Amino acid sequence: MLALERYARFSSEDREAVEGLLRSPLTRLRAGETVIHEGTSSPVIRVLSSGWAYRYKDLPDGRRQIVGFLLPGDLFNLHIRLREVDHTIAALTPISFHTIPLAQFAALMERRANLSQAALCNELVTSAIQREWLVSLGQRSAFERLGHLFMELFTRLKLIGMTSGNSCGFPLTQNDLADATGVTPVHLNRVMQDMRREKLVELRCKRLQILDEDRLRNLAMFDAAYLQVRHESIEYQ
Amino acid sequence: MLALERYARFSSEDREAVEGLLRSPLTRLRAGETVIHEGTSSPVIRVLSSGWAYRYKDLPDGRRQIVGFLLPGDLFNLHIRLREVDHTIAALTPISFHTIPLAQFAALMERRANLSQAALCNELVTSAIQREWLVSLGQRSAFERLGHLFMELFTRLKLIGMTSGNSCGFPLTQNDLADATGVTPVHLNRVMQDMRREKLVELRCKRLQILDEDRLRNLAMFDAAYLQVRHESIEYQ
DNA sequence: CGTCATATTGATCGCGATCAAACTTTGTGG
DNA sequence: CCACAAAGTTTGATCGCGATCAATATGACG
Repeated sequence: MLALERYARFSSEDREAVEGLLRSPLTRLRAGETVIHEGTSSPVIRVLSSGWAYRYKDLPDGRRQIVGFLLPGDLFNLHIRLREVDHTIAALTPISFHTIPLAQFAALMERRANLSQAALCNELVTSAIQREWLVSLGQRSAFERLGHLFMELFTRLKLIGMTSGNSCGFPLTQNDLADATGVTPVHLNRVMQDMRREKLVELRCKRLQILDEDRLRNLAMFDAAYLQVRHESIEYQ
Repeated sequence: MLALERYARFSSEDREAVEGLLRSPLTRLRAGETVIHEGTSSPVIRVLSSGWAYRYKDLPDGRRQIVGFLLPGDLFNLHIRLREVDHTIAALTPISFHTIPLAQFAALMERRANLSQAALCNELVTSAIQREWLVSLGQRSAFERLGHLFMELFTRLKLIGMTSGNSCGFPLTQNDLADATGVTPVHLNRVMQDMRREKLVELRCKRLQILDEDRLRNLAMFDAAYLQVRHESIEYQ
Protein backbone atom coordinates (compact mmCIF):
# COMPACT_ATOMS: atom_id res chain seq x y z
CA MET A 1 0.00 0.00 0.00
CA LEU A 2 1.26 3.44 -0.87
CA ALA A 3 1.32 6.25 1.66
CA LEU A 4 -0.29 8.43 -0.98
CA GLU A 5 -3.65 6.78 -0.43
CA ARG A 6 -3.84 8.39 2.98
CA TYR A 7 -3.95 11.86 1.49
CA ALA A 8 -6.72 11.64 -1.09
CA ARG A 9 -9.82 9.67 -1.86
CA PHE A 10 -8.76 7.63 -4.86
CA SER A 11 -11.07 6.73 -7.73
CA SER A 12 -10.69 3.27 -9.17
CA GLU A 13 -8.76 4.82 -12.06
CA ASP A 14 -6.42 6.50 -9.59
CA ARG A 15 -5.84 3.27 -7.80
CA GLU A 16 -5.22 1.43 -11.02
CA ALA A 17 -2.68 4.05 -12.04
CA VAL A 18 -0.87 3.72 -8.73
CA GLU A 19 -0.80 -0.04 -8.98
CA GLY A 20 0.70 0.40 -12.40
CA LEU A 21 3.57 2.28 -10.79
CA LEU A 22 4.12 -0.50 -8.32
CA ARG A 23 4.63 -3.00 -11.10
CA SER A 24 7.90 -1.21 -11.79
CA PRO A 25 11.09 -3.13 -10.97
CA LEU A 26 12.00 -3.70 -7.34
CA THR A 27 15.51 -2.93 -6.11
CA ARG A 28 16.93 -4.68 -3.06
CA LEU A 29 19.66 -3.29 -0.82
CA ARG A 30 21.37 -4.64 2.26
CA ALA A 31 21.42 -2.82 5.59
CA GLY A 32 23.85 0.07 5.48
CA GLU A 33 23.86 0.52 1.72
CA THR A 34 23.17 3.93 0.24
CA VAL A 35 20.15 4.65 -1.97
CA ILE A 36 21.13 8.11 -3.10
CA HIS A 37 23.98 10.31 -2.02
CA GLU A 38 23.91 14.00 -1.10
CA GLY A 39 25.00 16.18 -4.01
CA THR A 40 23.91 13.75 -6.71
CA SER A 41 20.63 13.50 -8.57
CA SER A 42 18.74 11.02 -10.69
CA PRO A 43 15.54 11.41 -12.69
CA VAL A 44 13.49 8.91 -10.73
CA ILE A 45 11.18 8.84 -7.77
CA ARG A 46 11.08 5.94 -5.34
CA VAL A 47 8.64 4.11 -3.12
CA LEU A 48 9.92 2.13 -0.17
CA SER A 49 8.36 -1.31 -0.35
CA SER A 50 9.87 -3.03 2.68
CA GLY A 51 12.35 -2.27 5.44
CA TRP A 52 13.46 0.94 7.14
CA ALA A 53 15.61 3.67 5.62
CA TYR A 54 16.82 7.01 6.90
CA ARG A 55 17.85 10.44 5.65
CA TYR A 56 20.94 12.11 7.02
CA LYS A 57 23.35 14.95 6.43
CA ASP A 58 27.07 14.74 7.04
CA LEU A 59 29.19 17.49 8.55
CA PRO A 60 32.72 18.27 7.41
CA ASP A 61 34.07 17.02 10.75
CA GLY A 62 32.56 13.56 10.42
CA ARG A 63 29.49 14.00 12.60
CA ARG A 64 26.10 13.42 11.10
CA GLN A 65 22.52 14.46 11.77
CA ILE A 66 19.73 12.07 10.91
CA VAL A 67 16.85 14.17 9.58
CA GLY A 68 14.14 11.58 9.12
CA PHE A 69 13.12 7.95 8.85
CA LEU A 70 11.38 6.22 5.95
CA LEU A 71 8.95 3.37 6.53
CA PRO A 72 7.32 0.96 4.07
CA GLY A 73 4.89 2.75 1.76
CA ASP A 74 6.75 6.05 1.97
CA LEU A 75 7.37 7.95 -1.20
CA PHE A 76 10.70 9.72 -1.52
CA ASN A 77 13.09 11.42 -3.90
CA LEU A 78 10.41 13.68 -5.26
CA HIS A 79 13.27 15.87 -6.42
CA ILE A 80 11.68 16.86 -9.64
CA ARG A 81 13.73 19.59 -11.28
CA LEU A 82 15.93 20.21 -8.29
CA ARG A 83 19.56 20.38 -9.20
CA GLU A 84 20.72 17.90 -6.56
CA VAL A 85 19.49 16.37 -3.34
CA ASP A 86 20.69 17.93 -0.12
CA HIS A 87 20.90 14.76 1.95
CA THR A 88 21.81 11.10 1.78
CA ILE A 89 19.32 8.24 2.01
CA ALA A 90 20.51 4.85 3.22
CA ALA A 91 19.09 1.51 4.28
CA LEU A 92 18.80 0.77 7.97
CA THR A 93 17.63 -2.77 7.46
CA PRO A 94 17.56 -4.77 4.26
CA ILE A 95 15.13 -2.85 2.05
CA SER A 96 13.36 -3.10 -1.26
CA PHE A 97 11.99 -0.16 -3.21
CA HIS A 98 10.33 0.67 -6.50
CA THR A 99 12.01 3.06 -8.89
CA ILE A 100 9.72 5.02 -11.15
CA PRO A 101 11.16 7.03 -14.04
CA LEU A 102 10.42 10.69 -13.56
CA ALA A 103 8.88 10.99 -17.02
CA GLN A 104 6.39 8.26 -16.26
CA PHE A 105 5.56 9.78 -12.90
CA ALA A 106 5.18 13.27 -14.31
CA ALA A 107 2.92 12.05 -17.09
CA LEU A 108 0.73 10.32 -14.56
CA MET A 109 0.54 13.40 -12.35
CA GLU A 110 -0.53 15.39 -15.35
CA ARG A 111 -3.36 13.03 -16.17
CA ARG A 112 -4.51 12.48 -12.62
CA ALA A 113 -4.47 15.74 -10.66
CA ASN A 114 -5.67 13.83 -7.64
CA LEU A 115 -2.36 11.98 -7.47
CA SER A 116 -0.44 15.15 -7.98
CA GLN A 117 -2.07 16.68 -4.94
CA ALA A 118 -1.51 13.52 -2.95
CA ALA A 119 2.20 13.72 -3.83
CA LEU A 120 2.27 17.30 -2.58
CA CYS A 121 0.55 16.18 0.63
CA ASN A 122 3.19 13.53 1.10
CA GLU A 123 5.81 16.27 1.01
CA LEU A 124 3.78 18.44 3.39
CA VAL A 125 3.61 15.70 5.99
CA THR A 126 7.35 15.04 5.68
CA SER A 127 7.81 18.73 6.23
CA ALA A 128 5.52 18.74 9.28
CA ILE A 129 7.50 15.88 10.80
CA GLN A 130 10.69 17.87 10.33
CA ARG A 131 9.14 20.87 12.06
CA GLU A 132 8.29 18.69 15.03
CA TRP A 133 11.92 17.56 15.09
CA LEU A 134 12.97 21.21 15.06
CA VAL A 135 10.90 21.78 18.18
CA SER A 136 12.50 18.74 19.77
CA LEU A 137 16.06 19.76 18.97
CA GLY A 138 15.50 23.42 19.78
CA GLN A 139 13.42 23.23 22.93
CA ARG A 140 13.02 19.79 24.40
CA SER A 141 15.31 17.91 26.79
CA ALA A 142 17.06 14.75 25.65
CA PHE A 143 14.46 12.69 27.50
CA GLU A 144 11.57 14.45 25.78
CA ARG A 145 13.22 14.21 22.38
CA LEU A 146 13.67 10.50 22.65
CA GLY A 147 10.14 9.99 23.95
CA HIS A 148 8.77 12.06 21.10
CA LEU A 149 10.71 10.08 18.53
CA PHE A 150 9.44 6.80 19.96
CA MET A 151 5.89 8.09 19.77
CA GLU A 152 6.31 9.34 16.21
CA LEU A 153 7.67 6.07 14.94
CA PHE A 154 5.23 3.93 16.87
CA THR A 155 2.32 5.97 15.54
CA ARG A 156 3.54 5.81 11.96
CA LEU A 157 4.10 2.07 12.25
CA LYS A 158 0.61 1.62 13.65
CA LEU A 159 -0.79 3.49 10.64
CA ILE A 160 0.72 0.93 8.30
CA GLY A 161 -0.17 -2.05 10.43
CA MET A 162 3.35 -2.81 11.56
CA THR A 163 2.69 -2.92 15.28
CA SER A 164 1.24 -5.69 17.38
CA GLY A 165 -0.33 -4.56 20.61
CA ASN A 166 2.02 -2.16 22.37
CA SER A 167 5.14 -3.31 20.58
CA CYS A 168 6.81 -3.10 17.21
CA GLY A 169 9.97 -4.14 15.42
CA PHE A 170 12.60 -1.47 15.93
CA PRO A 171 15.95 -1.75 14.16
CA LEU A 172 17.53 1.51 15.41
CA THR A 173 20.65 1.24 17.55
CA GLN A 174 21.36 3.68 20.37
CA ASN A 175 23.87 5.24 18.03
CA ASP A 176 21.18 5.93 15.44
CA LEU A 177 18.87 7.34 18.08
CA ALA A 178 21.68 9.60 19.28
CA ASP A 179 22.31 10.94 15.76
CA ALA A 180 18.59 11.58 15.31
CA THR A 181 18.06 13.36 18.62
CA GLY A 182 21.28 15.34 18.54
CA VAL A 183 22.84 13.95 21.70
CA THR A 184 25.92 11.78 22.21
CA PRO A 185 25.57 8.00 22.30
CA VAL A 186 26.77 7.99 25.90
CA HIS A 187 24.10 10.38 27.03
CA LEU A 188 21.44 8.65 24.99
CA ASN A 189 22.26 5.44 26.77
CA ARG A 190 21.66 7.13 30.11
CA VAL A 191 18.35 8.61 29.00
CA MET A 192 17.35 5.19 27.71
CA GLN A 193 18.01 3.73 31.13
CA ASP A 194 15.87 6.42 32.77
CA MET A 195 12.99 5.48 30.51
CA ARG A 196 13.41 1.83 31.34
CA ARG A 197 13.56 2.62 35.06
CA GLU A 198 10.41 4.72 34.72
CA LYS A 199 8.70 1.77 33.04
CA LEU A 200 7.84 3.86 30.00
CA VAL A 201 9.42 1.79 27.26
CA GLU A 202 11.47 -1.33 26.84
CA LEU A 203 13.86 -1.76 23.93
CA ARG A 204 15.69 -5.02 23.35
CA CYS A 205 16.36 -7.50 20.63
CA LYS A 206 15.34 -4.93 17.99
CA ARG A 207 11.87 -4.72 19.47
CA LEU A 208 10.28 -1.65 21.08
CA GLN A 209 7.56 -1.94 23.70
CA ILE A 210 5.58 1.08 24.82
CA LEU A 211 4.75 0.24 28.41
CA ASP A 212 2.83 3.38 29.32
CA GLU A 213 1.71 5.19 26.20
CA ASP A 214 -0.38 7.86 27.94
CA ARG A 215 2.37 8.93 30.27
CA LEU A 216 4.95 8.87 27.50
CA ARG A 217 2.70 10.98 25.29
CA ASN A 218 2.36 13.58 28.04
CA LEU A 219 6.00 13.64 29.03
CA ALA A 220 7.06 14.01 25.39
CA MET A 221 4.29 16.51 24.56
CA PHE A 222 3.27 14.31 21.65
CA ASP A 223 0.14 15.12 19.64
CA ALA A 224 -0.33 13.00 16.53
CA ALA A 225 -2.32 15.66 14.64
CA TYR A 226 0.70 16.70 12.57
CA LEU A 227 0.90 13.20 11.11
CA GLN A 228 -2.58 13.73 9.68
CA VAL A 229 -3.92 10.74 11.48
CA ARG A 230 -7.64 10.44 11.76
CA HIS A 231 -8.41 9.76 15.40
CA GLU A 232 -10.51 6.70 14.61
CA SER A 233 -7.75 5.16 12.57
CA ILE A 234 -5.23 5.39 15.35
CA GLU A 235 -7.28 4.57 18.43
CA TYR A 236 -8.78 1.30 17.28
CA GLN A 237 -7.70 -0.73 14.33
CA MET B 1 7.93 38.24 -8.65
CA LEU B 2 6.90 34.86 -7.44
CA ALA B 3 9.39 32.41 -5.97
CA LEU B 4 7.86 29.79 -8.23
CA GLU B 5 9.62 31.20 -11.27
CA ARG B 6 12.91 30.06 -9.85
CA TYR B 7 11.89 26.43 -10.09
CA ALA B 8 10.71 26.07 -13.68
CA ARG B 9 11.11 27.68 -17.04
CA PHE B 10 7.77 29.37 -17.56
CA SER B 11 6.05 29.69 -20.92
CA SER B 12 4.29 32.96 -21.61
CA GLU B 13 1.00 31.21 -20.80
CA ASP B 14 2.42 30.06 -17.49
CA ARG B 15 3.53 33.55 -16.65
CA GLU B 16 0.19 34.97 -17.63
CA ALA B 17 -1.56 32.47 -15.39
CA VAL B 18 0.68 33.38 -12.47
CA GLU B 19 0.08 37.05 -13.00
CA GLY B 20 -3.61 36.31 -12.96
CA LEU B 21 -3.18 34.91 -9.47
CA LEU B 22 -1.41 38.02 -8.35
CA ARG B 23 -4.34 40.16 -9.34
CA SER B 24 -6.20 38.60 -6.44
CA PRO B 25 -6.92 40.88 -3.47
CA LEU B 26 -4.06 41.99 -1.26
CA THR B 27 -4.35 41.68 2.52
CA ARG B 28 -2.31 43.90 4.80
CA LEU B 29 -1.33 43.08 8.36
CA ARG B 30 0.64 44.96 10.97
CA ALA B 31 3.78 43.60 12.59
CA GLY B 32 2.94 40.94 15.12
CA GLU B 33 -0.44 39.99 13.69
CA THR B 34 -1.19 36.37 12.89
CA VAL B 35 -1.88 35.13 9.37
CA ILE B 36 -3.03 31.64 10.27
CA HIS B 37 -3.03 29.84 13.57
CA GLU B 38 -1.86 26.31 14.35
CA GLY B 39 -4.76 23.88 14.45
CA THR B 40 -6.96 25.84 12.07
CA SER B 41 -7.31 25.54 8.32
CA SER B 42 -8.67 27.57 5.44
CA PRO B 43 -9.10 26.65 1.79
CA VAL B 44 -6.69 29.20 0.39
CA ILE B 45 -3.04 29.46 -0.50
CA ARG B 46 -1.05 32.62 -0.03
CA VAL B 47 1.83 34.52 -1.57
CA LEU B 48 3.80 36.99 0.51
CA SER B 49 3.99 40.23 -1.42
CA SER B 50 5.96 42.46 0.94
CA GLY B 51 7.48 42.27 4.42
CA TRP B 52 8.84 39.42 6.52
CA ALA B 53 6.81 36.69 8.20
CA TYR B 54 7.75 33.66 10.25
CA ARG B 55 6.49 30.20 11.12
CA TYR B 56 6.57 28.98 14.70
CA LYS B 57 5.26 26.32 17.02
CA ASP B 58 4.23 26.93 20.60
CA LEU B 59 4.96 24.58 23.49
CA PRO B 60 2.52 23.96 26.32
CA ASP B 61 4.87 25.76 28.73
CA GLY B 62 4.92 29.02 26.79
CA ARG B 63 8.20 28.58 24.94
CA ARG B 64 8.22 28.67 21.18
CA GLN B 65 10.40 27.45 18.37
CA ILE B 66 10.59 29.43 15.17
CA VAL B 67 10.76 26.95 12.30
CA GLY B 68 11.26 29.22 9.31
CA PHE B 69 11.13 32.68 7.81
CA LEU B 70 9.09 33.87 4.84
CA LEU B 71 10.37 36.56 2.50
CA PRO B 72 8.64 38.48 -0.28
CA GLY B 73 7.68 36.20 -3.18
CA ASP B 74 7.40 33.12 -0.98
CA LEU B 75 4.42 30.88 -1.44
CA PHE B 76 2.90 29.37 1.66
CA ASN B 77 -0.09 27.60 3.10
CA LEU B 78 -0.05 24.95 0.43
CA HIS B 79 -2.13 22.89 2.82
CA ILE B 80 -4.27 21.34 0.21
CA ARG B 81 -6.38 18.61 1.77
CA LEU B 82 -4.53 18.57 5.05
CA ARG B 83 -6.85 18.60 8.00
CA GLU B 84 -5.15 21.48 9.77
CA VAL B 85 -1.85 23.32 9.77
CA ASP B 86 0.69 22.30 12.36
CA HIS B 87 2.22 25.71 12.96
CA THR B 88 1.38 29.39 13.23
CA ILE B 89 2.38 32.03 10.71
CA ALA B 90 2.70 35.62 11.83
CA ALA B 91 3.98 38.94 10.53
CA LEU B 92 7.37 40.16 11.67
CA THR B 93 7.07 43.48 9.92
CA PRO B 94 4.03 45.04 8.31
CA ILE B 95 3.23 42.65 5.47
CA SER B 96 0.94 42.29 2.49
CA PHE B 97 -0.01 39.02 0.86
CA HIS B 98 -2.22 37.62 -1.85
CA THR B 99 -4.89 35.10 -0.97
CA ILE B 100 -5.81 32.67 -3.70
CA PRO B 101 -8.87 30.43 -3.29
CA LEU B 102 -7.83 26.82 -3.28
CA ALA B 103 -10.30 25.93 -6.03
CA GLN B 104 -8.79 28.51 -8.35
CA PHE B 105 -5.28 27.39 -7.55
CA ALA B 106 -6.10 23.71 -7.99
CA ALA B 107 -7.80 24.37 -11.32
CA LEU B 108 -4.74 26.22 -12.51
CA MET B 109 -2.38 23.46 -11.39
CA GLU B 110 -4.50 21.00 -13.32
CA ARG B 111 -4.28 22.97 -16.52
CA ARG B 112 -0.61 23.90 -16.20
CA ALA B 113 1.42 20.95 -14.95
CA ASN B 114 4.50 23.14 -15.06
CA LEU B 115 3.12 25.26 -12.25
CA SER B 116 2.13 22.22 -10.29
CA GLN B 117 5.69 20.97 -10.34
CA ALA B 118 7.00 24.39 -9.44
CA ALA B 119 4.69 24.38 -6.42
CA LEU B 120 6.08 21.03 -5.39
CA CYS B 121 9.61 22.40 -5.79
CA ASN B 122 8.71 25.31 -3.55
CA GLU B 123 7.76 22.81 -0.86
CA LEU B 124 10.95 20.81 -1.45
CA VAL B 125 13.16 23.84 -0.92
CA THR B 126 11.27 24.78 2.25
CA SER B 127 11.88 21.24 3.36
CA ALA B 128 15.60 21.43 2.53
CA ILE B 129 15.92 24.62 4.57
CA GLN B 130 14.33 22.86 7.51
CA ARG B 131 16.80 20.00 7.21
CA GLU B 132 19.66 22.47 7.34
CA TRP B 133 18.09 23.91 10.50
CA LEU B 134 17.94 20.39 11.93
CA VAL B 135 21.67 20.06 11.39
CA SER B 136 22.19 23.42 13.09
CA LEU B 137 20.07 22.62 16.12
CA GLY B 138 21.34 19.06 16.42
CA GLN B 139 25.05 19.47 15.79
CA ARG B 140 26.27 23.03 15.58
CA SER B 141 27.29 25.40 18.36
CA ALA B 142 25.28 28.52 19.08
CA PHE B 143 27.85 30.58 17.20
CA GLU B 144 27.65 28.36 14.13
CA ARG B 145 23.85 28.29 14.19
CA LEU B 146 23.60 32.04 14.22
CA GLY B 147 26.21 32.41 11.51
CA HIS B 148 24.38 29.87 9.37
CA LEU B 149 21.08 31.65 9.82
CA PHE B 150 22.62 34.97 8.82
CA MET B 151 24.05 33.36 5.71
CA GLU B 152 20.76 31.71 4.80
CA LEU B 153 18.76 34.88 5.09
CA PHE B 154 21.34 37.05 3.39
CA THR B 155 21.53 34.61 0.48
CA ARG B 156 17.75 34.40 0.12
CA LEU B 157 17.47 38.17 0.26
CA LYS B 158 20.15 38.51 -2.39
CA LEU B 159 18.17 36.16 -4.63
CA ILE B 160 15.20 38.50 -4.56
CA GLY B 161 17.26 41.66 -4.88
CA MET B 162 16.74 42.84 -1.33
CA THR B 163 20.38 43.40 -0.46
CA SER B 164 22.64 46.28 -1.28
CA GLY B 165 26.32 45.47 -1.24
CA ASN B 166 27.13 43.54 1.90
CA SER B 167 24.12 44.68 3.86
CA CYS B 168 20.37 44.19 4.04
CA GLY B 169 17.36 45.23 6.04
CA PHE B 170 16.96 42.88 8.98
CA PRO B 171 13.93 43.20 11.25
CA LEU B 172 14.68 40.27 13.60
CA THR B 173 15.29 41.08 17.25
CA GLN B 174 17.75 39.09 19.35
CA ASN B 175 14.72 37.45 20.89
CA ASP B 176 13.55 36.22 17.49
CA LEU B 177 17.04 34.98 16.66
CA ALA B 178 17.13 33.14 19.98
CA ASP B 179 13.81 31.42 19.30
CA ALA B 180 15.00 30.40 15.85
CA THR B 181 18.37 29.06 16.94
CA GLY B 182 17.11 27.35 20.08
CA VAL B 183 19.21 29.27 22.58
CA THR B 184 18.21 31.73 25.29
CA PRO B 185 18.11 35.45 24.51
CA VAL B 186 20.86 36.04 27.06
CA HIS B 187 23.20 33.60 25.41
CA LEU B 188 22.32 34.82 21.95
CA ASN B 189 23.31 38.30 23.00
CA ARG B 190 26.73 37.02 24.04
CA VAL B 191 27.24 35.15 20.78
CA MET B 192 26.18 38.26 18.91
CA GLN B 193 28.90 40.21 20.71
CA ASP B 194 31.49 37.59 19.79
CA MET B 195 30.57 37.98 16.13
CA ARG B 196 30.85 41.72 16.39
CA ARG B 197 34.21 41.46 18.14
CA GLU B 198 35.40 39.07 15.42
CA LYS B 199 34.33 41.63 12.81
CA LEU B 200 32.13 39.09 11.07
CA VAL B 201 28.82 40.90 11.11
CA GLU B 202 27.32 44.11 12.38
CA LEU B 203 23.64 44.34 13.30
CA ARG B 204 22.07 47.62 14.29
CA CYS B 205 19.09 49.76 13.48
CA LYS B 206 17.37 46.81 11.81
CA ARG B 207 20.18 46.49 9.31
CA LEU B 208 22.56 43.55 8.92
CA GLN B 209 26.04 43.96 7.50
CA ILE B 210 28.14 40.95 6.55
CA LEU B 211 31.67 42.19 7.14
CA ASP B 212 33.57 39.02 6.19
CA GLU B 213 31.36 36.74 4.13
CA ASP B 214 34.03 34.16 3.31
CA ARG B 215 35.09 33.65 6.89
CA LEU B 216 31.50 33.56 8.08
CA ARG B 217 30.63 30.97 5.43
CA ASN B 218 33.47 28.75 6.59
CA LEU B 219 32.85 29.12 10.29
CA ALA B 220 29.16 28.36 9.82
CA MET B 221 29.76 25.55 7.30
CA PHE B 222 27.37 27.25 4.91
CA ASP B 223 26.91 25.93 1.38
CA ALA B 224 24.12 27.58 -0.59
CA ALA B 225 23.45 24.53 -2.79
CA TYR B 226 20.42 23.49 -0.76
CA LEU B 227 18.71 26.77 -1.63
CA GLN B 228 18.92 25.74 -5.29
CA VAL B 229 20.85 28.83 -6.18
CA ARG B 230 22.63 28.85 -9.48
CA HIS B 231 26.18 29.93 -8.82
CA GLU B 232 26.08 32.67 -11.42
CA SER B 233 22.95 34.16 -9.95
CA ILE B 234 24.47 34.53 -6.53
CA GLU B 235 28.03 35.56 -7.31
CA TYR B 236 27.32 38.49 -9.56
CA GLN B 237 23.97 40.10 -10.04
C1' DC C 1 36.49 -18.43 19.90
C1' DG C 2 38.29 -14.20 18.28
C1' DT C 3 36.60 -10.00 16.27
C1' DC C 4 33.79 -6.17 15.79
C1' DA C 5 29.68 -3.60 16.72
C1' DT C 6 26.86 -2.22 20.48
C1' DA C 7 25.82 -1.16 25.22
C1' DT C 8 27.26 0.41 29.79
C1' DT C 9 29.73 2.76 33.62
C1' DG C 10 32.55 6.37 35.84
C1' DA C 11 34.93 10.85 36.18
C1' DT C 12 35.43 15.42 34.74
C1' DC C 13 34.51 19.49 31.86
C1' DG C 14 32.14 23.31 29.59
C1' DC C 15 28.44 25.42 26.81
C1' DG C 16 24.58 27.42 27.39
C1' DA C 17 20.59 27.88 30.95
C1' DT C 18 18.83 30.42 34.66
C1' DC C 19 18.11 34.29 37.71
C1' DA C 20 18.40 39.03 38.55
C1' DA C 21 19.25 43.57 37.57
C1' DA C 22 20.52 47.61 34.96
C1' DC C 23 20.73 50.06 30.77
C1' DT C 24 19.31 51.78 26.10
C1' DT C 25 16.33 52.48 22.46
C1' DT C 26 11.84 53.12 20.55
C1' DG C 27 7.39 54.60 20.70
C1' DT C 28 3.32 57.15 22.53
C1' DG C 29 0.37 60.47 24.44
C1' DG C 30 -0.07 64.84 26.90
C1' DC D 1 9.05 68.19 22.80
C1' DC D 2 9.19 65.96 26.95
C1' DA D 3 7.63 62.23 30.27
C1' DC D 4 6.78 57.86 30.69
C1' DA D 5 6.11 53.18 29.25
C1' DA D 6 7.41 49.30 26.80
C1' DA D 7 10.49 46.76 24.20
C1' DG D 8 14.94 45.34 23.42
C1' DT D 9 19.89 44.86 24.81
C1' DT D 10 23.59 44.13 28.05
C1' DT D 11 26.06 42.53 32.22
C1' DG D 12 27.20 39.49 36.15
C1' DA D 13 26.88 35.31 39.03
C1' DT D 14 25.75 30.65 39.48
C1' DC D 15 23.91 26.16 38.01
C1' DG D 16 23.19 21.88 35.44
C1' DC D 17 22.44 19.11 31.25
C1' DG D 18 24.79 16.86 28.25
C1' DA D 19 29.72 16.55 26.16
C1' DT D 20 34.03 14.41 26.45
C1' DC D 21 37.42 10.96 27.62
C1' DA D 22 38.40 6.39 28.91
C1' DA D 23 37.57 1.97 30.03
C1' DT D 24 34.81 -2.19 30.50
C1' DA D 25 31.00 -5.38 29.50
C1' DT D 26 27.95 -7.81 26.31
C1' DG D 27 26.56 -9.36 22.52
C1' DA D 28 26.29 -11.06 17.49
C1' DC D 29 28.51 -13.63 14.09
C1' DG D 30 31.85 -15.75 10.94
